[in-house]
Amino acid sequence: MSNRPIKVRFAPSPTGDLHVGNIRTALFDWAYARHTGGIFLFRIEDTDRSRVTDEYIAAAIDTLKWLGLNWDEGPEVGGAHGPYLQSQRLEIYAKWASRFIEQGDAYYCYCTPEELEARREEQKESGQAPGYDGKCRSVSDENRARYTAEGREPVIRMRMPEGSTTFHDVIRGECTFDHNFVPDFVLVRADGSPLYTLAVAVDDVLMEVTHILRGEDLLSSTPRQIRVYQAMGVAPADYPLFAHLPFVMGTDNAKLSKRNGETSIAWYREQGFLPEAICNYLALLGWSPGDDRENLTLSELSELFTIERVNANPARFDMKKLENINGDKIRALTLDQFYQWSLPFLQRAKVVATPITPEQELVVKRALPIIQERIIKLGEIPPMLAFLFTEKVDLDPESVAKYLDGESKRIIARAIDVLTPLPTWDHQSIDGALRTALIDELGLKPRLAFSAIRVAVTGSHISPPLFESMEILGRERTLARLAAV
RNA sequence: GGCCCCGUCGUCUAGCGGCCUAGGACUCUGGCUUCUCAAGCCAGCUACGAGGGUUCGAAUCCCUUCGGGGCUACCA
Repeated sequence: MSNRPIKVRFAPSPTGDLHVGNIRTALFDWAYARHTGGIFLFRIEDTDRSRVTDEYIAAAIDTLKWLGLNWDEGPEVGGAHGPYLQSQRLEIYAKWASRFIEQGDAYYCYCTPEELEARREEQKESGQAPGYDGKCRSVSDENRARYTAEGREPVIRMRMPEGSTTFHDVIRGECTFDHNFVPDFVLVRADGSPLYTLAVAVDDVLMEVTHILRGEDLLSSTPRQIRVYQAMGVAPADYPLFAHLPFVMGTDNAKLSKRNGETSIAWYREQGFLPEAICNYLALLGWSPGDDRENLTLSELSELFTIERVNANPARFDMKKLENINGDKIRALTLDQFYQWSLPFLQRAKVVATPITPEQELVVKRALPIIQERIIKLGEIPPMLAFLFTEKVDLDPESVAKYLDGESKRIIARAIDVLTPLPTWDHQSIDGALRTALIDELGLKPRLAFSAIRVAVTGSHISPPLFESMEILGRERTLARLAAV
């Protein structure tokens, strides 16, 4: 590891929206870099341009920013080792590939995909480990000429020597892979484009990455990466340190994927999860601070995070716990913060205008405190507050059937009587007047009496606190609604 | 199939040989509070996959077994 500064990279291949697993990795990468005072590098692995699109790349950048995982080197911010899109580094990979050829570390392979497939089938049938058989390791000049004449375009393959590769994984300890199960792998496609196997290793070396924290699925590809380091002439002491993170799994016990749960971070954002809640929850998936603390801010996370405390076993994603944490984070917001987060949701739902009017802003700011402790996602705000911004409430049929009967007519009439002449229109006065008139004098059960009024005023038997709601709604509109039922 | 990784309450985890009749959080159940819904508070249910060792003593170390997962591409 010599004495280079710590540099941790997050290098996704955006073949879609970033998902939960990606973000967990990004979070750990970021937290470790911040914890150690090192550098957080963000690189886009787009060597497979048939699957990675510009839109996905832009979305990935946006998502990381939204989460607050700011990077020191990478797209938009630049750095001394750019560019940070692999598709813009093609000459670099080509140069190294040809050097590997010259050194004899790699060789041209003329086998066609069909031939390889056929031989793999044979290997499987005869009980051998499937993998490249080394046919093209040595090709005679006349054969090479013949292949070329046949129009075969070769790939470049790395030669795996006899023996094994051993490396230390910070999370899993010593890992050894026998090269019998690490076949010669392709570095460059027939069309000349590089593969992940080449680009990832070259970039990690060139960009002076010291720590590679990534998904467990890459564990068995590590020997190949180390093989490239060797070919590049990197001293073993300068290899990056590996830490293979356990999976985040879906409820169906398979690696969390598009098929078995909500994986796209975009979805969580639309639902109204706060970035800090997502980060807090994800941090707890595979890591813990060691004490009983669970509610952590992003900066606390970066203070406490160490790789040593990362678990080796996979974690199941639990929406309920995420929601619980999100609710906690929402409750911890200041009114102003809560307002800033709420506004886009209210506007998108057309509950308020865009831009919001001063009158609406006033109402929203008065109403937010009474709903803050009763929502778990920002997306719940618009339906909860809609009754304040409409002239005519939508009465929920179920609520009407349950609470607006013959008895309720009497309750509401009485309410109108005492509310109309009320000297001051605030929730304490409303509360007092109604309680006296309905509970004390009419002898009604509070639950029953107030439910009738609640339905008439808010449209539903489930609502924010009634008297505060009436106060915010205003006397005129409250009385109108009572009179309307 | 082969290679590799993993195995504590339903879920996330604490635990790194005695402090564990296994702690916390979420979920769930019951109760309190109460104008609904929440929030809050209190209580409760529930776990060391199994079998062998090592040891005075094992959730913690070793082996086997079972179970889950990953990789096995001219994807990453």
